[in-house]
Amino acid sequence: MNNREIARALREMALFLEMERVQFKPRAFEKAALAIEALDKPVEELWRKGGVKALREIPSVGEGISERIDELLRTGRCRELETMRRKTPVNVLELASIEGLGAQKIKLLYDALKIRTVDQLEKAARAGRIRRLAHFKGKSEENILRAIAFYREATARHPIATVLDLAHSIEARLRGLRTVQRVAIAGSVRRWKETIGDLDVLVAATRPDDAVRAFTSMPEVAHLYAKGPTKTMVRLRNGMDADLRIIPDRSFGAALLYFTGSKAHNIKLRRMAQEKHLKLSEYGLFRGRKLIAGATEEEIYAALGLDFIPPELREDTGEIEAAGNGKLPHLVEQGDLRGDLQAQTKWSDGTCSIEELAEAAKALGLEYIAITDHTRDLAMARGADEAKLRRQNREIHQLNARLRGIRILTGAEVNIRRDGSLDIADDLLDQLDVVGAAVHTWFDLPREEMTRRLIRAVENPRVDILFHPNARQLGHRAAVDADMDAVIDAAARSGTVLEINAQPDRLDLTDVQVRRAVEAGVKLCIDSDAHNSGDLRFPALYGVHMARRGWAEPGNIINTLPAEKMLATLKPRPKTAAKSRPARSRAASAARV
DNA sequence: GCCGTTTTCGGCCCGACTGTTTTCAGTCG
Repeated sequence: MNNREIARALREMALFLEMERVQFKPRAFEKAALAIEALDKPVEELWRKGGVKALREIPSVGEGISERIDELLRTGRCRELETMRRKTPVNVLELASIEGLGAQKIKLLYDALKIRTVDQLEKAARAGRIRRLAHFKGKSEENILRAIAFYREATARHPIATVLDLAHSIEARLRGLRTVQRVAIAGSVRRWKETIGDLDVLVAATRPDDAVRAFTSMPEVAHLYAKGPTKTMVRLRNGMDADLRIIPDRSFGAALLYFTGSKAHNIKLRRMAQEKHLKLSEYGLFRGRKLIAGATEEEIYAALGLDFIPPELREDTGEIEAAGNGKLPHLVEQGDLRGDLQAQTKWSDGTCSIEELAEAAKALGLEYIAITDHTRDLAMARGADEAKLRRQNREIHQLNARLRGIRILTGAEVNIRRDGSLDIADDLLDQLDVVGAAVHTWFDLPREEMTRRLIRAVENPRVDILFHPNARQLGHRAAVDADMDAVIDAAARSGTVLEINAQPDRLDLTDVQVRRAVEAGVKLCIDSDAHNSGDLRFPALYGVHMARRGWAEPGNIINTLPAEKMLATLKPRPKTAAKSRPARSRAASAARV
């Protein structure tokens, strides 16, 4: 049973408990479900290694919930949940995902009309049976039908890259209004989560009506959920929900803090405030009725005794404690990047010549770029064999002799075969500056086999970097099933660099894995994986933020170093080789990044 | 049911909007 299924069971129990108006327990189950969804490790694996006891190590999972999970894993069922289902045989999870329906209304609908599914709900609404119920007069029926239509549209989360332009465009339009003083995009966009559920827009304005009108009449708006003097909620045509909040200027920082989230971060801050006999809301930090901080996030954190926490870290995964101890990391920034270690050219499936790409990299202020075209097995991408790579290396040497202000490194994106071996001969790899290895085939191997395969590649003394380690494509291809903790440990042992691939549909490593890698002392790089010159902006646009979400400092990222120092962190080449880069001593190679 | 720099009991984030139970419950984020 996987994490999502366990979380589903817990969430279902939370809803049933809420129907019975049980106090506090529903929240406990809900919190545990959230914690399990946030885990990057299979709960089943923890449980197999450490039993029920290991389950209690999961935050928000205590004695009661760990025993229920144990039963789920042992038997595939939970007797208590089955009893609940018998008592109120409704599809609560499905019904609760209808906007406006919660546990109480679901119970009412079942008690009065025996509604168990969304289909039955729709029928009853169409037949006009719902409007006869107390609590469901008049408009409720319309609202339910509309909510069902939305539900059927399937509203997945949206990759951040598909949301940013929209967010910035809405921001710009509101900023263009004369009566608007301040505008900010908050929410998971500001935290740079890889996928975005909804859009949160904040406005301080002298005449709020203008902003509300402009917002609700945008061509992107498909439906208006609610409109008030301070809060307006809409559904956009792309299926996303967007909220507009009108904020007094003196509370703008408090609102920005609140709407940036995450929810868990907010709750912890509010509880901290409570402990100090203060109250934190989106309007400010209050002692009694007196506002003591609110105009900026900085002054609120300071008043709580915390250093300013960058939005990317606000997930309640230790950042609040670190901010209290002056132990927050000094996160990597866009300007720290000096080079790019993965780019494809016309030699395989890219669109630019090597020279064009090098000039574009130079224009972006980079000092070096590695050319890493695909290799032999990837025939579809016109992968290079050894002879073709040799020809390419000669061209690179000629370009380096001619070009100023940018250094081109030789390299390749070598295929990792099914058994973990590589598709290019060792003696040629020994001549390259940067050897990246990547999975492009056999994505569906069983977990054990995939883990062995990746570890074998990582431990190969000729592999400098594991490119896009999960081989996922957001919304298209799932991550390969492998024990990534074991891969990260292997990278730490063998001195292999793990890539943070900044292609917006990859973003791979994930934020959680970056953090794990940083903690394990693994070297990382942030690459564009460019296939044209425009892609070279991806590391600064997306990659840096993913690294920051994983608590990475410049010292964790090798391409914040100048070329020679960066090369010295890669694995040493055998003595016979190393044509284009100087032989590296063991000591230089061991230099810490 | 969970949790702890006020710890093993006694709390559990806070506020907005909707509908309509004309003072509040339900839902949402």
